[in-house]
Amino acid sequence: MTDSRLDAVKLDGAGPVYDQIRRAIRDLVVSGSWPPGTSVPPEHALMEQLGASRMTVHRALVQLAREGLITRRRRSGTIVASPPASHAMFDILSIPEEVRGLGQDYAYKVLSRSDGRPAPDVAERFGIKRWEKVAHLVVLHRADGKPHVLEERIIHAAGAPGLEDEDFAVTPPGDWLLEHSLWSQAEHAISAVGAGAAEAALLEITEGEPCLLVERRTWNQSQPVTAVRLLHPGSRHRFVGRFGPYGRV
Amino acid sequence: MTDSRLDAVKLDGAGPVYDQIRRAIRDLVVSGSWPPGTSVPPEHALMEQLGASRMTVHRALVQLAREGLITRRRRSGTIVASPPASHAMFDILSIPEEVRGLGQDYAYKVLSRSDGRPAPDVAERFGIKRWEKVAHLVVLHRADGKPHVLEERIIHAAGAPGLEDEDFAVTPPGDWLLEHSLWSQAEHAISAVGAGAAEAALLEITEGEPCLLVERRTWNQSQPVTAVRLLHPGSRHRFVGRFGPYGRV
DNA sequence: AAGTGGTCTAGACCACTCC
DNA sequence: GAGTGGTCTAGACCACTTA
Repeated sequence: MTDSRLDAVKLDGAGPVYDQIRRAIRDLVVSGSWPPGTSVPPEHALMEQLGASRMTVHRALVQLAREGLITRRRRSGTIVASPPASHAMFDILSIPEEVRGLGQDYAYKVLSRSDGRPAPDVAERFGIKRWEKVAHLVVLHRADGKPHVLEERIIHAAGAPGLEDEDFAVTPPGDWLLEHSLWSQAEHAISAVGAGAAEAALLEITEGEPCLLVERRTWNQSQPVTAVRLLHPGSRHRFVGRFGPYGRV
Repeated sequence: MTDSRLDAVKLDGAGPVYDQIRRAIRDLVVSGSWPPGTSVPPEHALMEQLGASRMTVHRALVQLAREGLITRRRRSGTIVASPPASHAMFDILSIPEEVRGLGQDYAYKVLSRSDGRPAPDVAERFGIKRWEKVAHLVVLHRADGKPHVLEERIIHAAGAPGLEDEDFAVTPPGDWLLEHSLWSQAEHAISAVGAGAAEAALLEITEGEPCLLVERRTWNQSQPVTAVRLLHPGSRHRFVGRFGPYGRV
């Protein structure tokens, strides 16, 4: 029903009108009320509903489009966009896609999983409380049969509905989360570490070999969703990016 | 003279007017014709000069401001901005500022410098031609007296006027370049490596200790400016960034 | 007090594309 | 053909800041 969507757009009277419109629609998108694919009311409808001129409505929508939240096409109108799958340099990256992008066979194995309260060392490593309900997973990703990345992950039960019923038999946890959870913030850290004995054995490298450690935590509206540590043997990984002084090129 | 600046803004007739205006001014900024601090003609002057409405001129200027090329203030007008000193996660970073930002004493020493054609191994490492005129430098940066980062850099003579006369006695080469050259593009790569014997000795770590290797190359309008390899002992460095699915938070 | 940018309107014409 | 967004105008009033 178009009316219900129109009625959902509420201005709060704070700041410029175009920004009120932008924030109102943004909130509907990031909260999940308007999932990807939802059609956004056309400019003239918003204009009448909100009592603003078309230029003002247009300005809000253009900005949302520039931010990537919506997609606009003449005649067919405006729809809520799918969140970008990959992101900048430290992206929410699909390892299967990365490997296949290199033209290699992809395979993975869940080496361990435990649900419930985290063990003390796990809670410590991920900086979470011992009483939080999480799943703790260790996954080895392979490219052309060779160990590629070692993934250790916790998933917060509260942030990932359906977690209990998923066994990650056909989709690795990272990709499953991309489809089954929302996130609004992510933090990444990258550092160099030597592989520990157990890690080296799994990755089939020698202990102490330099690896890139990418740590990522994501939240949805301050609800933690997941935290992951990805260990990449250094000789096999580089992260590359291109910039200009005023932005990405 | 305001007139000369106004006259410098030339539209090319390609695409929307607001974008022609945006590109015209952008080109004046990134080419260096309008250095940082230059005042940009006010909207009404551009409007008359270009025969566009104020909204159209405004749209171009707003976009340039959002891109960070200009700074706008009511009453005082619009001026060309200084290029951002630091950049995203893989920034054109001032090591002195980074160290001092951590509350530590900063010091550096130029361990070696040679000007002219690069040695074969240097040309190989940086992917440059043997006949290019460059300066090759090795610099050790210290924080509170302890080795912090090992920097190996080449600077292209053609891209850095004044290079011959600079001895880097008071300013390390990275910071000197920030003030004495323009750049329009940069490429970064990050990987994990083990410290070599010579590097380990200089950094006072053990050979093979994992280090983050940040490699950066910059160009100004396809003229190479500099290329640098920064070796950070892994235990002391992390790069951290925060994102939302639709952009930096 | 005056110059500057920030916002907004009411309307117009055009370009694209689906029906 | 008609619905949608893309662009543009001519004007207005306001907010901020400096002189």
